[in-house]
Amino acid sequence: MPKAFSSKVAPGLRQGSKLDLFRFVPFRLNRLAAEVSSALSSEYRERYGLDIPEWRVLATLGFRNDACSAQYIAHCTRTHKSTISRAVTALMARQLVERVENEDDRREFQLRMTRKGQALYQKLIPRLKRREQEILSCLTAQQRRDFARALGKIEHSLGLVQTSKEAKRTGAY
Amino acid sequence: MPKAFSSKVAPGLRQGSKLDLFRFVPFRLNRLAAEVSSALSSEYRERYGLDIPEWRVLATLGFRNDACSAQYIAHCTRTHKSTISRAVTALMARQLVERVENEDDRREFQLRMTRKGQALYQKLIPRLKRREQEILSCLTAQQRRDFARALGKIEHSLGLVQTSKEAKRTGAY
DNA sequence: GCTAAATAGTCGCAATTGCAACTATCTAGA
DNA sequence: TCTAGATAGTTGCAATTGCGACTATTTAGC
Repeated sequence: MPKAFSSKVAPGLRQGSKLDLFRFVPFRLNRLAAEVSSALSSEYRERYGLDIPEWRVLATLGFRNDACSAQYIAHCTRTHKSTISRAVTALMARQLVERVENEDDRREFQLRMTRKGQALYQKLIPRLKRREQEILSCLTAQQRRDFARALGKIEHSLGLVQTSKEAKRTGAY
Repeated sequence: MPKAFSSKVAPGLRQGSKLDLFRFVPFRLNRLAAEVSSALSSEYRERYGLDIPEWRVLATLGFRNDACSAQYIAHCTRTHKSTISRAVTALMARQLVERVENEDDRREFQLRMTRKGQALYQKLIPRLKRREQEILSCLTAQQRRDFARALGKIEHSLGLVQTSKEAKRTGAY
């Protein structure tokens, strides 16, 4: 008789000495994040040739109305600055993003989307939102709110949500 | 004036044409999974020199009472078989896992933990459970149940939860 | 029984990405 | 002003891991 992957508590050992991977939240989050990423990648990768870091750069620039530095994007998306650097290089090569020197601080560049980048962004956003809603459609509106709230609490307790004050301290604005 | 990372709806554009990365569930799941993994890795990586695939192999063997094949572990943890193969090789080199040929099917091996592997597993489990509880301690008991239930619903709708019947079909038992 | 397709496991290759060193620049303090 | 330390961004290197080809073996259909 085949055993199911997710079974009841295995017999023969006292509670606490075993761990059911399928009920272990860190494992579930990893697996779920990988699956959701994979489900969305068809939108930005296959259709527009973007990878995740590139999409994060566009998403950050698109949501803000003004230009910002690569470092800002690295901080607020929690992506390593070298990864963002490579993404920006690729986006500039495709003329989706442009950058101008900052007169006040010549170490950094101000990044902004080109018209071409904005056009791509405008076509991509509705598709991604639709996909997200499809994924969450198994939850009721109330469950979705609760889920988002729980995510927010965990993010907050892990220090993932940076406050305005924090942003100022780290210079990430 | 510094802008917070997570701000209100940006003005000047109609709703739907923008996307706030910080409210976008796929991004949040990715970021949270990475952070939680990183928080747990100190337990199994720094303390015991295990990486995630190796930990998944031990977790699967430890939860079941009987031996199983590498392919079973690959299927049920949704990890590529080559990744599991490398993890098993490393675990055998450290004598944490052993394998025996299957008389009935000489393509596959039966994997089981050694005494040394079981001892490591028994020391590791309580630490990981404690870490998980710390991470979830920002939620009430009810919120934790709701969160787990929501995860389950999403997993189910994405086909991540394999039933006993499915396990039989894929031979993953 | 023979052949084709399927499956378990291994391994080389390549893509991704974090780390750390590096350059250029800015800031603070003596 | 000069120097030490901090910061923005780039790049080489290495670790991780998915993909696909490969071998060995099993199963199914003829």
